Amino acid sequence: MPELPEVETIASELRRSLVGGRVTRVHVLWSRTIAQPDAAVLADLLPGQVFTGVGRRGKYLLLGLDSGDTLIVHLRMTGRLELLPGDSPALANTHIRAWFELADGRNLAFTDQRKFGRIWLVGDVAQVIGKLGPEPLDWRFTPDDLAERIRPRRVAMKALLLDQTAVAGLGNIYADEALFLAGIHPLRIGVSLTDAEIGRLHDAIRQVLGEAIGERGTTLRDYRPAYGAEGAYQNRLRVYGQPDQPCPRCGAAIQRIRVAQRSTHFCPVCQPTRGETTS
DNA sequence: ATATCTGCCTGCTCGC
DNA sequence: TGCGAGCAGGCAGATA
Repeated sequence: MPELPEVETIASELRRSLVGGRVTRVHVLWSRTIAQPDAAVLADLLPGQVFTGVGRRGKYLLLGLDSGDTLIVHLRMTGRLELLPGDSPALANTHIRAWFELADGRNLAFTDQRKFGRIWLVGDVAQVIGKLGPEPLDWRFTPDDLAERIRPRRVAMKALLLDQTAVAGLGNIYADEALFLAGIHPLRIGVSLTDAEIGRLHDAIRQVLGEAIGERGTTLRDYRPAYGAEGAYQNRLRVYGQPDQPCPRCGAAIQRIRVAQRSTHFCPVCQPTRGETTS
């Protein structure tokens, strides 16, 4: 499940290898993968364009083109974006949804088992990513920014961290990890957080995402980086996917509940339902 | 307006 | 062994 650290890993890999590549031909096998414009229009517009840069905003990959347009890719659950040689057997993968031939013979391939992923070709990226909340690893992201997005909301903290307009880039795994590190119960609502708790949460979000990028992300089930070894952060998860295991901090059994239709993992001792811990 | 629910999708695991 | 139910979950769009 690609979240911010996984998308960042893919972006840095593609930045080294894709920039300078020129598209010569477009293949779309599942037209709904192309969110905008119509798949046939994209197939007409993209050939001839050169990739000039690779960026990331939240969980979106931003592939800049020399026309000034941007190819935006969201991997959602099972999407993969990778460069393949022209004779790669992976181009015959049944789950390949679109691929772009490059002038040097390589192919930029989008594979997506569950067809949730989407690709846009736009002149103005704000059309797609304009409503995203602050970028949590940006140095300009402050506890005050977080407070501004959380304080007005009477929603469970877990749901707030999954809301991409509150903070960009967190998914189910890192939301649970950040709340654990901050010592905040996932069912606490936004308005109830103290300044100290928001400060801890701000730091926890940045710590978890930074650690995970250092490990090239978390490989569970579907996600793996485009090249080389898989991510390794799955070995360092403190609560996500660890129900009934001892809490790494206090030893109590990790609990698993459902919040906002998502499986949610937390320590009932380190993340009390209300108020601060005294320890 | 905000909060919550449903649909999109496929493949794996579980219980009978 | 076979098979249906449940689950995984990001996000758009609908509903309350």
